[in-house]
Amino acid sequence: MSINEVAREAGVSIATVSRVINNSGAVRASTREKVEAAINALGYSANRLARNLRTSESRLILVLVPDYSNTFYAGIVQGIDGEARRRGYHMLLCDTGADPDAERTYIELLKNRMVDGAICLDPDSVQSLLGEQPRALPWVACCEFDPDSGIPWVGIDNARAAADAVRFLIGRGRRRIAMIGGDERFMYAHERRRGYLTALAEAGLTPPQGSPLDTFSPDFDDGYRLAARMLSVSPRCDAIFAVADPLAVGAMQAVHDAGLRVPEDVAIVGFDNVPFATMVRPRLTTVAQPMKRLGENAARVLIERLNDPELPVSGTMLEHDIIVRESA
Amino acid sequence: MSINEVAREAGVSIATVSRVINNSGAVRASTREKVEAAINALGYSANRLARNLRTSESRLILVLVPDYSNTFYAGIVQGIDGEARRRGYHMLLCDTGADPDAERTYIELLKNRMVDGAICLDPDSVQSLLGEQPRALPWVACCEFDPDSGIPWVGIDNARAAADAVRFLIGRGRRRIAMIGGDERFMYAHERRRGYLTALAEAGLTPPQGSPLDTFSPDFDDGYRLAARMLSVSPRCDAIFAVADPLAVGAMQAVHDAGLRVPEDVAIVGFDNVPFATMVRPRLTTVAQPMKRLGENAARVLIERLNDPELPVSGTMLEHDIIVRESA
DNA sequence: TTGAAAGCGCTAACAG
DNA sequence: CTGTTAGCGCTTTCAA
Repeated sequence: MSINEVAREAGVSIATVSRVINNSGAVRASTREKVEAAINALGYSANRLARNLRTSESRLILVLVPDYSNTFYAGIVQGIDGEARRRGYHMLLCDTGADPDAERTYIELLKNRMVDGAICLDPDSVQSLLGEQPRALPWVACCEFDPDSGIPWVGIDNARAAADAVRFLIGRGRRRIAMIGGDERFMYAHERRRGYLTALAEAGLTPPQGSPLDTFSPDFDDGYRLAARMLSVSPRCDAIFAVADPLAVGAMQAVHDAGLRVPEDVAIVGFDNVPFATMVRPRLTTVAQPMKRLGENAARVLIERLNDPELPVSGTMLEHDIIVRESA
Repeated sequence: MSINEVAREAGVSIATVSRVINNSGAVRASTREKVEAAINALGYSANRLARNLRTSESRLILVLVPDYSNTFYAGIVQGIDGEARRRGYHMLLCDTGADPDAERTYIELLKNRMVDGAICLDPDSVQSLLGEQPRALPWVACCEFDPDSGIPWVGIDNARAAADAVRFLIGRGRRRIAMIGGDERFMYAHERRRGYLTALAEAGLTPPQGSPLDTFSPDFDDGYRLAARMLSVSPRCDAIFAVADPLAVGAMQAVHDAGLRVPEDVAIVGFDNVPFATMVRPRLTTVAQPMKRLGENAARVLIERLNDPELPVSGTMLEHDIIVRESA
């Protein structure tokens, strides 16, 4: 079932069929109708494998996620998927955490021409991609990025977002504000830590002893563990800023188990506004990133570069939002 | 940068290079070394677009998910991704909920040969795919399936799982057991409802008035709303079985807000064992599906069919598990 | 064990 | 406006 059959059925050449399906070149209306009739009669659909080889593009973009089960990425991936599809692309998704030698695989996918470009949400992969021939591979960094790397990126101003969260707590009268999660390996954590310290300094405050506290992994258990440790130092902190919502929820539980109240005794602010932020009591106050728009912009930037590789490298900074609920 | 350059560099024909990279045919060891040296020197990686056309396969599988932000699917998708990759395939992910005319798109992708086959996790898409030429398209249904459709499937015995959950509640002395969520359009909900009624009947019990209660969407808000309604009928139910964890968490909150305790006054059992089941207090007792293995099996079944289309259509039933925590 | 050559199905340059 | 034709880069006969 190929373009040949359609051409024969319609009594035209394959070039004309190609013009019709691509809506390119000039085709007489009556001829177009004949071809369309043949296409419908045969249920023809152009072989993408052949078209891909001929046009030398796959119209596929690779999306590298460190861990699917982290709900944080869901909104971004949805944004990428939607925008990509609107522009005639599809999304090949790779969980880099699940695959030990993922790095080799996905760089291969790019060199292979199996995908046209990549969007990287994974801090580790960002690092290793930066190690490759920087601008040779068409990719963009999303959320985790280095403005000076020469790689296009989209993200938020993590330092300012963290500072805003801390200023919010200060505005509520908090003075001993602890921070959980500041893993220096990741730009986002490093920046948030910087913002935290800036906002404190600005108000003439200092971090409680031990703060910021580094996480092993930014999940509920670590949030619980580290908050419990934080609560045991005196004078006790009166607020906790966590760099990820699961950490914040764990911290909330630790405060509760210590016989204290959120937010009366300890206010808590999270980061990311994941779905379950509204399913806990008190509801979590948190910093929201415009996930869907982050994804959409990443896809847009990548696809524009694909269409015009000479485009200057750009960074896109999107606005964050403090979602005030009940925990602070 | 093509096979031609490698051939020239190595001083052999392109056929020989092809044999080396595919490890096919007989090649003298010394020749192989020459070719491999050339490949390394040039950093060559075979163009997949060309190979795909020639071999007439993309080694891509399409995964249809109704809503990527539903954490329920994350584990399954991870399973698919891992198994596919081990077998030399990659995963093209489509959020069918995000795209209004997704159905046309993904059937096109199959006809196109852009993907070799599909795994469908989306109840709606399962329905519409069943409407197409049944066995013409290589796809398998995962979680939501019809054993009599002639389409390969993998899933759990939803009726038995629900019955087990209800039997568990009965074993704990509960007698007025309500159920939330029984949307008849979806096989999984229909089956769980059936299991619920079976287990009750078996014990000589009847559903509380109004139960099962249908959801609008299986989320926290609906769980809250419906549980609140359920709690207002008397005699009051002493247990709630929810067909999805977010519903169960919402129900837990409703019980709490009604001034009652979980599990003392009302026991609650959810379904799916999503990550936040352990982040709420009391921790959620729930029915777990072997998500990762469901995904792995779906990928395995699909790829085996791709390699041998004559394979008999099979169904794979995996075991569920009751995870006993604190809510029941 | 190797090479020459056909051809996968399409697009695009060119000619008419 | 339409058709002929040359490849895209690979795999795979077939012949040597």
